[in-house]
Amino acid sequence: MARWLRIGELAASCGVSIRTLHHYDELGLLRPEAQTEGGHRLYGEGSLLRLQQILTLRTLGLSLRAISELLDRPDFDLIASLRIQQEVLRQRQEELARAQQAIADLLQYRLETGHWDWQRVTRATTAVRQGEEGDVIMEKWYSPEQMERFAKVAETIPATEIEAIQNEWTMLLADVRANKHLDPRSSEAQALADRWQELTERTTRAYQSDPGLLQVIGEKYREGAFEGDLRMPQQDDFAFIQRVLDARQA
Amino acid sequence: MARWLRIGELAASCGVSIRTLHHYDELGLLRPEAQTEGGHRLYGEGSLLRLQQILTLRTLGLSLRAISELLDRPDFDLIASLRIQQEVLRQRQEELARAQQAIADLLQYRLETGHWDWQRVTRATTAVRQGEEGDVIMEKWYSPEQMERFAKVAETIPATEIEAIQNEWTMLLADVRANKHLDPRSSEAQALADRWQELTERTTRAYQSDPGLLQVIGEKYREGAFEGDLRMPQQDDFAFIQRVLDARQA
DNA sequence: TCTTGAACCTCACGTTACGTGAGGGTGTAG
DNA sequence: CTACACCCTCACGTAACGTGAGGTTCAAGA
Repeated sequence: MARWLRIGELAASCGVSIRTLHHYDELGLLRPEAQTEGGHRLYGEGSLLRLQQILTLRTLGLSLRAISELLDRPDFDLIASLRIQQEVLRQRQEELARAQQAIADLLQYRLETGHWDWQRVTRATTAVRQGEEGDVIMEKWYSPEQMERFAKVAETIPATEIEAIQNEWTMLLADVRANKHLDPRSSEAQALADRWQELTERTTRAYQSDPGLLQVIGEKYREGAFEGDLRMPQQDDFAFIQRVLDARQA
Repeated sequence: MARWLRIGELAASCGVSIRTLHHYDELGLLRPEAQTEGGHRLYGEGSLLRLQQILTLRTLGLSLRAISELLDRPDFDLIASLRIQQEVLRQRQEELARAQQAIADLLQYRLETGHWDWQRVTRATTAVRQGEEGDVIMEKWYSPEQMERFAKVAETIPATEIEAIQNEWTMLLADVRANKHLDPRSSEAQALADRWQELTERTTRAYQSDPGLLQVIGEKYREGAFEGDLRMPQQDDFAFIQRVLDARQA
């Protein structure tokens, strides 16, 4: 166990002001774990982790009060929270992509026609404002049920299996994308489809402990929520595999 | 020219509160263009466009005062500003991607070793805080020089040419990525390299009116700013083309 | 041991960007 | 001409800190 961190060190290493840490102390959001004789605040490494949570949740739009209540909830699970943060950050990226697309659309119309399309303007305006409400995140992702889901997955599936599956998907997707031009009837294409089906089954098996989670993920796919994230299978990829499987029937 | 918008309509169509519009009126940031006899505010379509700017710049972290000064600057160019916003939104996405990656890293280490790596924790903590400073954006993108650059490009390059070039790049990149496995000496690979060089030259020619802009973009490439954005050429793509060109010498 | 400068402490008021009523006028459909 | 949704102007409240003022503590060096 390393040394104590003084307030200035903690602030510097996390990129916040000392006043901010004072404020969090006042609110009871981040209390120093000890103090010197003279009353200087001393923080341990656990504080660092808690501060990471606070700052991430804050940039996701939660109020300090909401964060405080969340972190002190008895069912709060740090690992689950980190997974949720990954997920919400990914979603935020897609919202930004949509906003950017809306502006591109607006610009293109203007440059082509010479005047503004007011509907496109409102679309661009509302698009950029998406996902700034913290309460939504709170309800959607940090509800006790979701929290439990994510925690349960972490408990019941060995970490090595999750990682292995992720790696397999990465490799398979790379292969698929590099071979989209293949004839669906070719043996290489068929082999890819086989790997796809096996890996799908293995994934399903791993997440079996909570069928609800799989369902949630399935819905998100249908919403197109993962479109644009190249670590995930895309419409394109599905389409290719489908073509290969169809060729199998004929 | 369509009807006037009453304050409630404008608020609803842009997803902000009436109070917010009142506030912007007080600040002189967004003044109604007319009023009824009774003193009700009436907004025209120009207001919609100005509001789009305000809200986008606000989510990018600018203060209302800064936005006000920016929008009233004599050299302010709306088209240029929209282009800049696209660019900054893209950058913001990458920052989020990096933050997400930092959390993934943190999680993976924890799941593998069973304890926390404090350096990874601080990395995750600082990563999520990147790009929340509005002043940086102001200096980096809305400096008079940058503004002029973006405006000049819009003036001197026909919109159709810009769009055509973007389309060409999209198609070329798709082809390159689908054919990375090709032998660099094959005629198909050589053809791709030819298209790459022609398109590079065409792009350079288009942006010729402002060599400074090309230089800025070049620097950003070297910073890796576009890595992860698949609409732009990636390290991978450059590497492939380079291999093909090298094969040409031998 | 004593000094000295950086780092820290506690008030306490200031700021930004609105939220939230209170109390009262306006617009227009029937 | 009335009913009701919509709008007006104060004016105080709030969240999340910023910004000194004035004094104390810490740790390294003489």
